[in-house]
Amino acid sequence: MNISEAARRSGLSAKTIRYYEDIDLVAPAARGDNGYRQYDSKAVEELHFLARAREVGFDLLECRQLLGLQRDTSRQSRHARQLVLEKSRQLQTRIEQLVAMQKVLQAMADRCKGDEGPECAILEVLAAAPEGGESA
Amino acid sequence: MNISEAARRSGLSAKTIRYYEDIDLVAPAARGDNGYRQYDSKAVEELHFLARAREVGFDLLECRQLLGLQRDTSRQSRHARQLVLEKSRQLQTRIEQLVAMQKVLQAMADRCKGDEGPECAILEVLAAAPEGGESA
DNA sequence: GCTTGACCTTCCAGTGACAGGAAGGTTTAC
DNA sequence: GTAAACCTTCCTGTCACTGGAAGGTCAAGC
Repeated sequence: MNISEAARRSGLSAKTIRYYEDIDLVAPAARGDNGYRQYDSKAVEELHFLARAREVGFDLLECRQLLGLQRDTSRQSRHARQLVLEKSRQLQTRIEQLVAMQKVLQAMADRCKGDEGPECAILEVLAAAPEGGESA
Repeated sequence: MNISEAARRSGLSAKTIRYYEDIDLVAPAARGDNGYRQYDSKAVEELHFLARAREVGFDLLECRQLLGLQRDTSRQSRHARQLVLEKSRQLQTRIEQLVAMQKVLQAMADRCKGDEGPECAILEVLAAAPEGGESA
């Protein structure tokens, strides 16, 4: 099949598939007589594997490692598990950051009247001097 | 004061301050006889305002709008409130995505033995065919 | 006066993971 | 014959910076 069909089946865009080939994340696709890339179901499976890994938050370097494990029949499952647990921790940290940010935003919105006047608690909070006031 | 002191007080890096000047987010700093940028407390306040806005998740375009409101004494606080509420919604969406991703990761880790063997539920999940199985 | 080190300047390149688009070749359908 | 829908490569742009090179300036110590 051509690249657009491989894209449809794998869940990646054709652009992304070419990019992954470019950076040697996947092996170069076979080519037809016309120079078009040709994909078989095995190639599509790898692409789909990558799409899934990206969806749950792995970056391309990690995807490379996961794909290496997937290809390696003598792998050790603890290596995959380590990657997953580390990524989970990273997501947890990021989630906590975003929640904290959102709390600040909510607090600002709650205090702001949001009317036609210029007085605005949001801008006041953003403009507030750093805590630990110096006196000069 | 010079740029490194302004950086220290505002919470931005000197690099970032120059960058903000470069993209016209802040007005060009005054220059001393030696060509060094000079900052007064008013300039530092604006930089600090930007640092705060970035911390709670606004991108530079939004920072530009917020700074515009901050400078405009005839502003309407509802404009600031709209920006905050929209950003809050965006963060909420992002948080939900990350939580969903993390759930998948946790489920994978829970099912994987994580030992010396090759059998690995994580890789199985990532490699699983798209749902809605075709039969060819 | 000289050196050392900490500043400062500008400018260019790189990051991650692609997306958009130009310029051109191929295939398919009518 | 031609239009459209593919495909190819190559270049640029995104976002918000960071790192580094090459070079000018300043303050302190000897």
